[in-house]
Amino acid sequence: MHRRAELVDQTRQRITEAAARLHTTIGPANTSIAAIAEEAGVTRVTVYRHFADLDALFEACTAHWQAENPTPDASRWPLTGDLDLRARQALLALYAWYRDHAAELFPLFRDLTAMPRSTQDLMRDQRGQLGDLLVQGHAQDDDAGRQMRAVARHLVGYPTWRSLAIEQDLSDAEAAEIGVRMLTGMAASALAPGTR
Amino acid sequence: MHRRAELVDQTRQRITEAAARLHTTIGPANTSIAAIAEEAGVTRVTVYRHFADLDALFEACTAHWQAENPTPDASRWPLTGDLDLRARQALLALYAWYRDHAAELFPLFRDLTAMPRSTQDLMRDQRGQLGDLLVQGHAQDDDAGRQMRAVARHLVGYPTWRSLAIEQDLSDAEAAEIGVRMLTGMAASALAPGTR
DNA sequence: ATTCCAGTGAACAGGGACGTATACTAGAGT
DNA sequence: ACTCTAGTATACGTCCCTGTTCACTGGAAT
Repeated sequence: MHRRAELVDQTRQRITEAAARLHTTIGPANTSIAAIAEEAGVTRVTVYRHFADLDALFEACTAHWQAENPTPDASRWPLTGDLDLRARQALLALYAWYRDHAAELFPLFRDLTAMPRSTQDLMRDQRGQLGDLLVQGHAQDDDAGRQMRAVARHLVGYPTWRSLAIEQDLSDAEAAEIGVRMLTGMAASALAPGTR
Repeated sequence: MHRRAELVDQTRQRITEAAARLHTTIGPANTSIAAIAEEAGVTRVTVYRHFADLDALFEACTAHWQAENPTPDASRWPLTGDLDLRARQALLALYAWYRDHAAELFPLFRDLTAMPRSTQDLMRDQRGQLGDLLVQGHAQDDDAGRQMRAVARHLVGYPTWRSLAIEQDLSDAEAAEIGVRMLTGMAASALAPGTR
């Protein structure tokens, strides 16, 4: 019962890879099951055999792609020390990754609302955690801290990078530096009192 | 030849209004010609009669909606005086407008890539001009000025407002104040030399 | 050698959208 | 009264997608 299961897994793998390839090129919204089957060199029926619903396919697909394209390791960020050092290092690494994967990420984010809620939530939560980690220890549990976390979560998002680096044609270093500036500026002094 | 042309115009109007209604609810990507016809109380054939291609429909539709929902008048911004006063006033007005039209703007921006290039370019240019106006007189023709304009264009975009105000749950005042802070911070001192 | 089953190939019925064509109607224009 | 035409109603042919069924095949498992 070895080789048999192996072959089945290979087929499943081919399908998830085909789906990932289409999702990152033409985008999830335009990816039909027929197209996935063709891309995988498989019949539509086979796709249905392996994945009960589209959600299952998305799940496998997301897991596969994330495993193949790991984001910069946040655990290596300098958690101690000045905020600006940490933010600079973190944003530079993150923005470099965004640039490396810009072509693939674009269709994914464009068609975000075409994905299952679970996938959307997953991505949102991952960003949130990244942002929180970015200012951990520097953002208190008051209004100023809440605002700082909000800015951090804004900065670590792909859309923010895209807006600054692609649409406004800034370099990654410039975009990162602007982010650092924002965060350190907020740490230096709270927003005008009453601003809420 | 009066009443006749008037009636024809009314029909055309009903169609563009129906299209605008659908574009701002279910979004352009999901708006079929059949749906527009039904919404307008008209036959599909009639829609084809009035609009040769989808581009023509989008054009009429965009013009109509923009006329009905004018953005805050940029000509009333204080062009003289401190940057922070101008930025605060401008961003507050803009962000209030975004909040008022959040529900309608969401589908439009989500399906941006489903629109004709011309419409996309129009919206991009409008934002660009708004951003440039925001820092006019404060951004020189050097690297620092270029970066400042980039930040300004970033700040005046709907996606930026949405990220800060909706996704990160900041108030409009907070989001605007953060923008002001960013701009004045950049005016105070250039980014680290060599950051480009 | 025989059994098992993942995958094939083909077909089904259903649905939505597209663009086009036809004959007809009702009301404006003269 | 007669003409003109915007809009209706209806249908056609085409395309793509969906989910499901069925008989069949070839290679793995025993």
